[in-house]
Amino acid sequence: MPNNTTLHKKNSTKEKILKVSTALFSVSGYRATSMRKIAKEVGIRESAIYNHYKNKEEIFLEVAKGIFSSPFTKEELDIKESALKGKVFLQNFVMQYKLLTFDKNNENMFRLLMIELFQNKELREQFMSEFHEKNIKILSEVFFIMMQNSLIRSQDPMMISYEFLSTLFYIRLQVTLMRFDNNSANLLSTQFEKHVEFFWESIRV
Amino acid sequence: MPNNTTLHKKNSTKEKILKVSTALFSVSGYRATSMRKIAKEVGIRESAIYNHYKNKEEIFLEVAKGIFSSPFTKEELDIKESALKGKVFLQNFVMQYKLLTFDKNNENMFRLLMIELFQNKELREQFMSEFHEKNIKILSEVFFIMMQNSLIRSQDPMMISYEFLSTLFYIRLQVTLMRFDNNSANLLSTQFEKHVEFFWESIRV
DNA sequence: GTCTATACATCGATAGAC
DNA sequence: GTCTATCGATGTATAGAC
Repeated sequence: MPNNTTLHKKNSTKEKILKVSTALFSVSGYRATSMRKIAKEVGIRESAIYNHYKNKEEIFLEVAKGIFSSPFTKEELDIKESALKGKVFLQNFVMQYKLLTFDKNNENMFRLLMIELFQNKELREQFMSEFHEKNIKILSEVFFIMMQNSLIRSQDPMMISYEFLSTLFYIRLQVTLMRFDNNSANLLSTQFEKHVEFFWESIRV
Repeated sequence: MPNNTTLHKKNSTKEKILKVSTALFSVSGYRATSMRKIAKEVGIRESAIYNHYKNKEEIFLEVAKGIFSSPFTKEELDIKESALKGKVFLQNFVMQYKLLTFDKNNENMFRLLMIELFQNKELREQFMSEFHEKNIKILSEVFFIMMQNSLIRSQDPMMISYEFLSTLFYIRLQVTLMRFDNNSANLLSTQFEKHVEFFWESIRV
């Protein structure tokens, strides 16, 4: 969904290549996804792909961009105001995280991230900065404000941000694993709410 | 280190293949590791490999075995006795986990696990049962006993086991990522201890 | 048990006609 | 922009001599 103009639903070949590649990469990873498979799925010959992308790596990097451009931190609202909500903020944050976890598009991206994390240095760096540090930074600020307003006990904001985020990540990984094999993730999905409850009880004054 | 007999330090070709393969697989994953590379590293021709292993898949499965056979839960001591130690048990558990995280051998295995987790169904199932559920089970038993002895507050043992374990996993992932790119993981390594402190304060009576 | 030689599939990528 | 044709590299695996 390009946000520049309104039209632009033109199913250009380039867009189709990107869409198909995203699906293939996220299921099989970089190496197992061949230009031939992409071409076949798109409905053109391999050589035609090179009219749109320089090479396979360029397609992958374009796909990889989408991993972190997703609305991970679209909640850039007013942090100060949000923080004053206390527990409600955490509940909202987790709900957002949960929605991403169960969103088909984001699920594919997360899977791709996991597959390529140890095979692509650029992706690792992006993971650290865009995924981890960005979230830790926002949470730290929020927790700091909560402490100032005596909503929670005084502790190292970064440390408790880490505690809060790490469990979310682990639940997400497990859910994605389960759903990949078409197993039900119902039981797991309640872990999100349980986590908020437990965590809030751990930090509140 | 085979534990059956004492000798057996014979650097047989088969063992060398396994060793080399483990290193290559854990860095590049299954597909990117070719029989040619393995052969070259071992110092023989590709065809000679087939005297020891049926095919590439067989080598990989042999390597994969090592992922979960490592001393992940070697602490099968007396659970009841351990649980009564309260916080000290958790500290020991985390220390074990930390040692594994920084052990070169286990680091490779963990990396391999992450790379292949979404590309090998068998590995996913093993991860769930051997890595996740096994740890959750042990921790749940321990926490249950702690509750019975009024060392910690009454809560769902599985839930708090999940909370405890998930952060350990996340720290481990981060440490492994950092060390893969030769970055220092010193700052991160203290997260293990911080986690125990925070967690214990959250559950103790 | 290791070698040479080879088979054969698939890979990413390019040249040039249309 | 897409096609056919083709390249060279790389992939797994086998046959048979030593």
